[in-house]
Amino acid sequence: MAKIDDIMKMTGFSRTAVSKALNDKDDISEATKKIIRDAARELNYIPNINARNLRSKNNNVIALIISSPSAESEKTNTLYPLLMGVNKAMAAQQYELALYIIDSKDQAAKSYVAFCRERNVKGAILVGIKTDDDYIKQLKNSEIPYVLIDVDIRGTDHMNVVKIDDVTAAFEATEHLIDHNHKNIAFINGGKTATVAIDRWEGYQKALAEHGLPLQHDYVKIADFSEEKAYAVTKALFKQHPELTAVFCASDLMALGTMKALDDLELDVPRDVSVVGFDDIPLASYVKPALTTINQSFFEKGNKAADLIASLLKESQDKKIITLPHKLMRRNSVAHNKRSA
Amino acid sequence: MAKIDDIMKMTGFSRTAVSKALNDKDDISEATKKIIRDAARELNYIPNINARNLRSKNNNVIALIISSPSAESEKTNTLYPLLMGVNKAMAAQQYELALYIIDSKDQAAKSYVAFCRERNVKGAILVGIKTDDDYIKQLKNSEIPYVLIDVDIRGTDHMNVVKIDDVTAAFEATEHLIDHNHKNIAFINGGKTATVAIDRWEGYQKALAEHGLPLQHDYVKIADFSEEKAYAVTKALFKQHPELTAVFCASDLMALGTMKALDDLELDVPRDVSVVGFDDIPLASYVKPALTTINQSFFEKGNKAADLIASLLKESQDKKIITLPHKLMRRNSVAHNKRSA
DNA sequence: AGACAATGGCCAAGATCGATGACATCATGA
DNA sequence: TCATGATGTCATCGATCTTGGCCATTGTCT
Repeated sequence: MAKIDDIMKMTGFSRTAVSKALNDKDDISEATKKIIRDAARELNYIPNINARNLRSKNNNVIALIISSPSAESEKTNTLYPLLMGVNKAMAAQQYELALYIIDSKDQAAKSYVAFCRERNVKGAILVGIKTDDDYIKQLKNSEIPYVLIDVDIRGTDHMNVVKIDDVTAAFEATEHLIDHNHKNIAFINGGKTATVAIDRWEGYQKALAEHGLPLQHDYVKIADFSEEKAYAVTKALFKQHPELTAVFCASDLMALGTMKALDDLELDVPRDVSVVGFDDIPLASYVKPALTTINQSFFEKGNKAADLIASLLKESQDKKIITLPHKLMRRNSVAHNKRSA
Repeated sequence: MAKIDDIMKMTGFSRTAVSKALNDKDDISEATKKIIRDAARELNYIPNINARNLRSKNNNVIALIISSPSAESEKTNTLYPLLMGVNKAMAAQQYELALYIIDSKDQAAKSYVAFCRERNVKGAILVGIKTDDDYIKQLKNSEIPYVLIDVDIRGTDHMNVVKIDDVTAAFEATEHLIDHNHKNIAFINGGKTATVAIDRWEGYQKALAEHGLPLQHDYVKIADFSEEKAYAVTKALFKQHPELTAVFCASDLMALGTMKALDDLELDVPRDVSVVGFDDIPLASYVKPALTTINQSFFEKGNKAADLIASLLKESQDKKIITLPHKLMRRNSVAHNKRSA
């Protein structure tokens, strides 16, 4: 394991000269740079990142904190493209990635801030956080710049966020159903605390209101983004409210649960009931009928978040909210409602 | 950012005493340990991992090297559970995870060894490597212990590997079709260089041989683990060989492409043609008909690989090959063949 | 034109980052 | 007196940073 002293001995230059030459500083002549570089190559020199980061606090490590990944994430597969997006941006900008996956059940888990501080993390990207999460407090007190994905904490808008316009997306999804003559539209939401859940709930309400449709609280259920719960909720819902002709689910996975429940109830999708999902996970286009849903790119989310944190580190700037595009994917789970109101 | 000197000044003990107390060494009295720990808490002390790792070479960093993830991986979603498996084992054993994703198209990518050496990585887990990969050479020359996932380089059995028994699994898959009276069974493989492809090809041949079925080289195609290519290959195959009644695909994604092609050819699965896949990705159980396939746990693969590398670091031991279980999932894409041979 | 200061390119020496490890030291009790 | 336990001293890991020295070139002034 060659170190800088070895190549210093070999070339006769000082430690400093070697270091500077290898880092391509401009107060070393090209001639000696070449000598030093050649020696380094010959000795198979690789800098020790610990020593470097210890000395120069300019270490370029950015943390990706993934909070409480549910069992569902194996099926939804949103985190993987997100990770790829982050990784690509980081690699392009010479940042190191420190990955920290927090199992919500693990009480002994180190705090986010401890993780970042002990390895001198310069910035962090947080994903999967909830508005009532304990981490929010830690964040505010920490001096580490961070970017949140999909979280936009109401009231405190002094944060960097990458998200889509969930309100509008949910509005469009609901409106899509209304446009197909549906009047009794159920809404199965993921929760109450996740920002995306709050936003989608708002979009649903807006769409109803704008089209003069009454908001029936009985039509709104929570299924914790779980396929199984959505299945159960849907069954109960349609037994009690056979007048329903459409369901908007705040996630594709829940939509799958809903479709399965409808199938078991011998209600045909889309002939009897129309379904719209959210996320456009790979599964959405493969099931039959193919699920109409809101597409968003998790790769882009990760990528943009990494770019944002990188630019934040280069120059301090105002807090920023990046809104990525979404798109309604019209597939085969929505049909025109022929039932009379 | 409190450092050890701050708590040394605060408590009056020496730097060493503080360090030892915080690391719970046994030559510090409990009384002073308590004093020092309290002070540390009060100062919100967090050790600097760079300094620690620089000084004590006992840094517990294990790298997970993901090589050339294809675009397919977003759909197959095998890498994410694998990562979770690795992460869980690492967290349990107090290892740090350094993630290195190599984009095969990126020529400028640092070498695996450089990545590991510069951050003092103690061991590595490699996934997605091919037998003709350049990394193989790097591996042999490196002193860093490593575990390969799904790779078992023929001839050089001096490696640590975590895998399933792909030969037997493919054998069972093929035999499953034979048991359903299929005699003309196509095999769509992923490639020629991936170990899993080689093994599955062997399993297919074995099953035919054992049941006295001739091996028709025309029935065997390569589709690079790609859904689109499998689609194209299947179309060509069945136009040329209408006598085929079954297809064994070396991956689920290819099986999906095959099923789509059969659909376009107006051949019903499983009535006209039976299909068996491999991997049991989430999609497999959602498509219609649900895909009969070989289940394996990628979470377990990652988990066991991490355990193995950890035990390797604790005590040097002989090279080990861990074979994980697999299971044939009988679903709805296979039916009894009624056509006469 | 010659002298002298000022500038700037190139490199060296030594301090330094924050922790740990080897060894010395200093009380004790046996 | 000699282990033994509890702390302190100092060097050390491998790099970067600060400071400053040397030499050659340029500009300015007499």
